[in-house]
Amino acid sequence: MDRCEVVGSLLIMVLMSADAEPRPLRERGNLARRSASWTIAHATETGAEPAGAQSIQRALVLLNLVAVLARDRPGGVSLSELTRVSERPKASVRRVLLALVQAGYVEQDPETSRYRLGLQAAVLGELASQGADRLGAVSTDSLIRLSDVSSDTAFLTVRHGSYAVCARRQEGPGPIRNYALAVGDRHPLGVGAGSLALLSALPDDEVAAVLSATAAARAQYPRFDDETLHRLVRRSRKAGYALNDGLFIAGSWAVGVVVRDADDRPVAALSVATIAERLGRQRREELVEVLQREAETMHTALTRRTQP
Amino acid sequence: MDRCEVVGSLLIMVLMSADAEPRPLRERGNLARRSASWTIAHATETGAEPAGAQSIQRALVLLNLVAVLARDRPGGVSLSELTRVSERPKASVRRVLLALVQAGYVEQDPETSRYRLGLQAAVLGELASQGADRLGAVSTDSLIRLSDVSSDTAFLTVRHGSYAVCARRQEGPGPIRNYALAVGDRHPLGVGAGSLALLSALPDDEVAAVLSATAAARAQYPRFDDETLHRLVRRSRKAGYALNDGLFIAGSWAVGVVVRDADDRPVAALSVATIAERLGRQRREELVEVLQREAETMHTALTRRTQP
DNA sequence: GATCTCTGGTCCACATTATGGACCGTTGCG
DNA sequence: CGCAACGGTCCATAATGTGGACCAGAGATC
Repeated sequence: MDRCEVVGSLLIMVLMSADAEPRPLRERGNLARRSASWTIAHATETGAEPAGAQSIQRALVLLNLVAVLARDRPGGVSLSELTRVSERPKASVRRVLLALVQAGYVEQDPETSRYRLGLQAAVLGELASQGADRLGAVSTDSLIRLSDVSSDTAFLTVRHGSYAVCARRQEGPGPIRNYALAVGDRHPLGVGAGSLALLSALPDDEVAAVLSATAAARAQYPRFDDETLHRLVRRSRKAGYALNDGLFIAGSWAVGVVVRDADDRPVAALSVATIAERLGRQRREELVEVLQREAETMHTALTRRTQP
Repeated sequence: MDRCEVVGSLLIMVLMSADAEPRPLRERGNLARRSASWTIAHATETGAEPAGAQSIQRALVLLNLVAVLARDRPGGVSLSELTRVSERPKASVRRVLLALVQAGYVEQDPETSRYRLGLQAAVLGELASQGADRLGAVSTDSLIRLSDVSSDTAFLTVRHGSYAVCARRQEGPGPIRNYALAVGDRHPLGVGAGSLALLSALPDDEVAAVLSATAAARAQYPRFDDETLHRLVRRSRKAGYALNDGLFIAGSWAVGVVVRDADDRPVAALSVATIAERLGRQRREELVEVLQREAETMHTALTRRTQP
């Protein structure tokens, strides 16, 4: 019933919650345990415009929920869990799920009657990362090489407004796994290595704008106050790479560098995460060198693709 | 205004159209030119149950449309084109698009104001192909190897009801490109190499069931009558692989083999497509050998993953 | 420069649409 | 045998999405 314990990673999903107000997180014993309902509450910076398509919003939120929850439960998510987590009546959840199933975005295991992402979701993702200058196609090889040479976990982080989203993740061959960041997780810019690399690449005025935009959301990240972030940005700019030295989760370190698109705008970041012990000065510099090489590879790939 | 000509591939998308009746395709000059509106009309075998979530259905259809159309237009799709193709009032389309944009599944180019798939779509796909025994993760390496050694285009096709959907596609390094099949395209089982491999792997009664289920839809595929398909199935079973010798698009040939999951059920197919000249008996057999090896690799990967 | 037409985008009275509390049948537990 | 939790369904209510009409701007064409 509950090996579902989120392994110590904070699930923070790119969800625009139906309700806007960032509900005051009620700690529940274990500090690392935050229910996915909190995840939902984590609204976007777009101040919840009450556009005229709320059922669609709700449907997509539910789709995201299925995605995130099924990530940690190989068997799929149960209806009751979805209703609990989404905090909506069961009938509504089921109705929406039916629609998603019918469209192929979600599939329901005929035996266990649990829900998980369907074929159409995979197809959509394939199409999303395929087109032209999309990062997906360009990043694959780099991520594989990075995780290979480092034996650690490599990430592709992209910017989304004032936030950074983990878009891809590649496990290395080594035995050490890092569960601090999973695909879909979202944090304010500056929180995490890739995220910090992105923030540091912005001009000063944008940094300030981002910091004020995420000020409220950063209540959840007590270690990342404005001053700390400013300091981190300065350090990253000076060093040419971003270092996450365990501020987010103690002992979980990472280094990241920014990736620029054809117009030299920072659009993504490559990072490698591991445990503190494996990021001594020496190894760190080796890793940064590889990271920068791969970032450059991606940059030229992006440039080449958008030329013609 | 119209370099948008679909390059000669038939777009057939996995869409459950809002309206059910498979509208009588009006040929319009060029025989290979079928407007995407036809694409939509191509309803699923699920006979359009009028479930209580029509706005969601419509939204997802529109999302699919953005995906398919943006595939051929690197810049994105214009609002007017979406309204034309979806055959709904502009206001409605726009309202839904706004919702999709707000949710991050679609993004709008601030300069050209065209729409294309957004970040969330990529994240969703990543999560969809990531989990446990998902084919996405397992197929990547095989597809890359296949396209590498063949210098042609490699495909992963999965079964969806009585249809086959192209789930992934990997271009080879060679100069020859095959546009007969793109990610998201859907054809009745039996039409195409991978699709035929899947069909041939089914027991006789299921083959019969599939054929009768797709009988109506196959009106669009005049070359693939029941008798022909039965013959093709027999040939494929005897040979151990499926051969598409240009029946679908003249000169476009392909070979495919089936991939079985942990329970030995046929769930997908690997195939390589190229031009007729590059599929002589000799080369064909070499390719089949490689295909079978990769299918076996995927099978063991799928088995291993679902054991614990 | 007046006109025509093609964009993308917005408005709002209307009725089609989604909503969710109550309910049912099963399963598993003490 | 109850009790609780599960997946799933029903249907009166009102909230929700709908889409024809409209506006402004950008090229063409004369």
